[in-house]
Amino acid sequence: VATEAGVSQATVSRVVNGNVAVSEPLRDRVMSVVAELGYRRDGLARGLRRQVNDVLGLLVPDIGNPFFTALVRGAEDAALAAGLLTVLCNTDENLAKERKYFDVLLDQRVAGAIVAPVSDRSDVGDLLARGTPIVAVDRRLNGVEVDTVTLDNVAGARQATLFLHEQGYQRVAMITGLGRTTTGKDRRAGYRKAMRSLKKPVPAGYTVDGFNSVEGGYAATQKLLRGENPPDALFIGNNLMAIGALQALADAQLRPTTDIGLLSFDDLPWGTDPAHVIPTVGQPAYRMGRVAAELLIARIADPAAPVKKVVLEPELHPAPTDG
Amino acid sequence: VATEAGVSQATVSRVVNGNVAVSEPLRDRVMSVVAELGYRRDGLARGLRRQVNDVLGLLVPDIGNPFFTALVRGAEDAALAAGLLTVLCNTDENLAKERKYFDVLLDQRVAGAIVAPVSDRSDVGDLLARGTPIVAVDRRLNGVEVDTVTLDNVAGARQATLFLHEQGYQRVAMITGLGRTTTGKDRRAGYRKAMRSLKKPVPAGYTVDGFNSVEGGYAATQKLLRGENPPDALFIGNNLMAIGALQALADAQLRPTTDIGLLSFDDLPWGTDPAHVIPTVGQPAYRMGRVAAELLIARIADPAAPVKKVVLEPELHPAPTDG
DNA sequence: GTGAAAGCGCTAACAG
DNA sequence: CTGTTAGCGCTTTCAC
Repeated sequence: VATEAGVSQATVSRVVNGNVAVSEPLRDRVMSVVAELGYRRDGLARGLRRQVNDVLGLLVPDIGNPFFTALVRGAEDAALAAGLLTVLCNTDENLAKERKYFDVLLDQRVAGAIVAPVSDRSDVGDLLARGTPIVAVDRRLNGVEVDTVTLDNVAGARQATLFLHEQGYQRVAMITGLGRTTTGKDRRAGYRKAMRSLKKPVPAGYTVDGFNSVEGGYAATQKLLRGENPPDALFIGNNLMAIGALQALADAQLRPTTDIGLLSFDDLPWGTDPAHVIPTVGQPAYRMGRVAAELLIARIADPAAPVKKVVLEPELHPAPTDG
Repeated sequence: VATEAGVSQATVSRVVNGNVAVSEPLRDRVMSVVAELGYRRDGLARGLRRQVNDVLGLLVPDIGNPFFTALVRGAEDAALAAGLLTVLCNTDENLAKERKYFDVLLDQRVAGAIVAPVSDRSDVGDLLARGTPIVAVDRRLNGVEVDTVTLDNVAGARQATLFLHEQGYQRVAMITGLGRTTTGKDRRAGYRKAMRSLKKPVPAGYTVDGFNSVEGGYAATQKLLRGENPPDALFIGNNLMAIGALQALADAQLRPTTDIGLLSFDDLPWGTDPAHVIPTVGQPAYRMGRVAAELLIARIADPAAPVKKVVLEPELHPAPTDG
């Protein structure tokens, strides 16, 4: 330690951390030696001693999905503002990978984790047992009481379905997302709820799984179009599947809105050309990330505080009326 | 430590790490106690003792760019296969943010870092001084000798420009990327080189900066179209700018290829509808990430090995001839 | 093969 | 305000 060049050792710690008062002259001396020797505090030793590391884990199921990248940015910004580093882990909708990253985070004694779980039954028991605070984001965790920030997916899906109906479409089908996530379940529930309130039956085959992917959305759309009772409108469970659906429609020479009603959860990423603008249920992704980080930071500060569940409201974005 | 329930302490370490021989009965006993007590090795203490952590840093300038997400996946997969965790840091093309993450990685004593630097002059001196191995990916670092994996951007840009010329376009302009990166510089150099070999002058205003962003590409395209000598073809320096350009063309009622030649570096992300398929210079992003991680792992194993520079070849993807 | 002991670099508790 | 002391949990000589 740089004590050699100055005075003590604990003093250096105090200077570097700046939380305990140190006299002017001493501080200056230490500072200059620190600068001269290019000393850097060892984060590992620090973490070992303090039993926590100033690092947050952030687990997202698909780093390629713009919704999650926006969420990541929000969480990162909030964490950085609080002096915490965010390590990003891409679980790839893969339970095994998620578990592996949980282990790593545990090993590294992160201060806490924000997780958009691969499944509503993802096992966060180890984290909780160790006292590592976690907050669920976008998707809820069942069976455990943790801070959560989600969107009201049921309401969003309901509004979406009703909107399509108001536009005059009579046979609205849905392409659903992953059934093991609460978002997938909730959006389907919202769709069914809307159909029920409209006194419309949901024909068999009118909810097709698109697996949250572009390819899945493409395949699901084809399946629906080729069914014996093709729908005249599609409510699509997320942005990636919507892109797949748009491609499938283009292949089938069908124009969105004009030939077939379309509405997607999540705003579509850039790249969708203006001719393909469709109405969406927008989510405040960046804000979800921010709020999640803030919740986590608060939880770290006060582990005993009551659990908070923040539910944000979806925003229906009707497509610009052509003209 | 779980010694209480068994025998010693060093032995537990030996069992858990499994690199030193331990007798059968002892090992079994230790294992069962470990399982029973739910013991977890503390990564921090381990790292402190060994002076390195089994963690790789991965710094990318834009997590929202599909090129980098593919690269990230490649690096992650290779690292995971070698038992290393990857922490992903989003530098946002921001030098200050990059520097901050360098600091953090240093503090956390990562085993090494893969970096797509914000600038070819990004200061990695601290990392190097500490002996932390780094490999530059996608973009080179000038002034330091480090392992590097890049694409031959000059060749790619040259091919692209020549291709447009072969297609019959006479006035090829370029939308360039960030000038502080080697990719930005090299691609512009390739364009100029091609123009020279074609004995074509590059009119003033024929290289416009698009700042690697969708918005920048949009603005640059408008500027070019509104100039006094509008080009009949655009070579665009990256995928995001190409998306912006496509939007600008759509707004101007110009059809790609038919009305104006278009060619983009990087394959375009999903979301581009089939009518907008344009030729591209493809990059093996996933492979770049893989190779970078492999290089880093090799470097960690042998810090004294000669520096390696891997240059991958671009692939020209002509658009499917319509029909 | 196994145990005992030392120490990685830091912070926190306690004296002075 | 500052120095001394004691460990955080692990790996690693060094004996046995």
